[in-house]
Amino acid sequence: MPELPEVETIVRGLQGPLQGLVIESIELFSTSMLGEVTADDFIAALTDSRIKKIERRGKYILFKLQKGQKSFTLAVHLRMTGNLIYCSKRPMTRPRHTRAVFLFHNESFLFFTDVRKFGSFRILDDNQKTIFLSCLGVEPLSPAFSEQTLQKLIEGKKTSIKAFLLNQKYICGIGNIYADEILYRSSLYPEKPLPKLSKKEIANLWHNIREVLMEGIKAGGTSTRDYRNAAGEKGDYQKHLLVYGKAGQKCRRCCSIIQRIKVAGRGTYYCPGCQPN
DNA sequence: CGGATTTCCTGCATGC
DNA sequence: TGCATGCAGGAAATCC
Repeated sequence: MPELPEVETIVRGLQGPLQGLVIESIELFSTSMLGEVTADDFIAALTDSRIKKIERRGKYILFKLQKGQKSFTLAVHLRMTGNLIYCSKRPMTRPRHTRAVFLFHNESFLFFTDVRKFGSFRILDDNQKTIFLSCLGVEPLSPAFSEQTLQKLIEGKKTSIKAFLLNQKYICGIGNIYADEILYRSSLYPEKPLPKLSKKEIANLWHNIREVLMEGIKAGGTSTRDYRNAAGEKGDYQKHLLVYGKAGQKCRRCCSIIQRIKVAGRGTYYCPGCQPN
């Protein structure tokens, strides 16, 4: 599932090859990612536009595009199984589950694949983009995310720590896998209510949010199943996971058996020894 | 208001 | 082997 480290890895992989390219044509094999927008409108809007810049915000990939005098943004969300794969020339066969293909003027291709068809494409003008981004919380790896920022975000909320970490309007980019790893490293029980966190625990949590996400990026993301980078390669962080997907296995720290429960509607892995209720 | 549940979707693991 | 069933989950919509 592409979370912050995976999306960041994809964006870094696309920036070089796609910068400055002009979209010559688009082929759609599904329209589910377009929402209310029709295929014709989507294709018409993007064809002949130039990619000025690619950046990440939370789990969104933002393509800053220009067509004539008009500048706008394509916001792509990969949800669980979406991938963007760049090919410098036409491959022999399309990747499996290809939903859209972008052909550029230099004869290179960008494939959007998505097994479960949950991914979304949204075209935003500069005004809509501002509103859109204002709904997202703080970037956890930005200087704006200080220990005090986290302290203030937690203040006054009563929800569980895991639900808090997953809520994109507070901190953006953390998904199910990294949330579990962050909580394990912070020795926090996933259902622990925010008011019960001590200042020391919050300071430690802040440190671990940043550390785990940075490690994830360094390893090129987590490929538990579908995730691939822009070159179609797997990440390595699945080798470093300590609790996610490890139910029934021994905790590396205390040898307790890793448990799986449901928190905020998500499968949640934790160590009952290290993360006591 | 806010937490819980449902919805979208397909592939894969499981069990009979 | 084959089939039905359940599960995986990000975010929006809906429910309670």
